[in-house]
Amino acid sequence: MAQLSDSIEKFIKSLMDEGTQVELKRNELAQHFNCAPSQINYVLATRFSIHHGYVIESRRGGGGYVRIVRMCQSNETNLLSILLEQVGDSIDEENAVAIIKHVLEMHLVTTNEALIMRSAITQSALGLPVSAKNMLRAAVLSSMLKQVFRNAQREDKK
Amino acid sequence: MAQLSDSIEKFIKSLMDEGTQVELKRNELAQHFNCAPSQINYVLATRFSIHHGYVIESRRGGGGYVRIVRMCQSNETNLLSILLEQVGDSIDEENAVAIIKHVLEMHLVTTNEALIMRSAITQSALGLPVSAKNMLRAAVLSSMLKQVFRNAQREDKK
DNA sequence: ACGTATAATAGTCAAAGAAAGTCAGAATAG
DNA sequence: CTATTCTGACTTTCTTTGACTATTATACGT
Repeated sequence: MAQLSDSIEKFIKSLMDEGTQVELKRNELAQHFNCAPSQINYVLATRFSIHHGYVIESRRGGGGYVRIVRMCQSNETNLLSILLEQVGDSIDEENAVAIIKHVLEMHLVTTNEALIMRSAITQSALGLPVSAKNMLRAAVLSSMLKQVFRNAQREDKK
Repeated sequence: MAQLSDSIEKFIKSLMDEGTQVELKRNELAQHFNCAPSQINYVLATRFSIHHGYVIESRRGGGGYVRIVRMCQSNETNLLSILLEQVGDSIDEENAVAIIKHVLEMHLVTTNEALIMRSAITQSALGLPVSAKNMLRAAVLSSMLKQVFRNAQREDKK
């Protein structure tokens, strides 16, 4: 049940807690979870990607490490342009979901709003006989993100 | 003998009991009833469809699951199917906006949520063929409506 | 000091494994 | 006979592992 990848994800997030970054040994962590070291890379790739709002730094060799840094944006206008750039004019579902998760974790949207956004870009929502699904998704997601940030500014003004 | 499908349906409903959702392993359940796993899909499709007021979420691969979420009571289920019918598989922007306004006025969504939904289905949220646009809009709106009504249920429980 | 071998790390990728989904057609209830 | 129910073969998606590669630090011989 408790999927290995999920546990590792939770573990890393708990390590990070309120801090903005955490450093760890890939092999130690793998040992702790009794799994192949490359499993850690899988978790990082699928749960701590740039789209999720994280950056990974690492170093090999003796005293090597993996550092996971949660990006914290200076200002929201900036974040918006970064996100829009990430969306581009074509994006697959996985990365789109990651971005939505990201704005959720940054409390720019509520859980409900995130769910609605997610439902709008789901495979099934775009699953009609249209070939360029990723392009449509990018367009829809961009549009929603702009809306979200428009709201965010209003919130700020309060 | 009571149909297999009926037994499975009852079993799932008993699992759900007072709760609003239940999570299960497709294969385990199939094993329990000594039937083909795809039988479960059949039951879900014929007894737990959106028209019955349920939403299915699932995940494949290791640690996969099937989650069955009961949305809203008859009143709202009814409204949802009416709205979905209005949406159909093609809808223009004006009518889509009207529907969103409607759910807003019924306090099924917040102002923010309505704005996000609107941003997802505007003209600008798409740059290509107009006819296909209406179809896409219908698909996206339907998907979001289903999400909204699922939330409605959660809110109710609180 | 200097370069080189060795050990200690981390990364990549493809293949195996573990679920769940789909769909056409067989079986069966009414 | 017809509509519903079941099944099985095949597909898709997600996870886990292992073998191989790449990089860095340290120890060692000169």
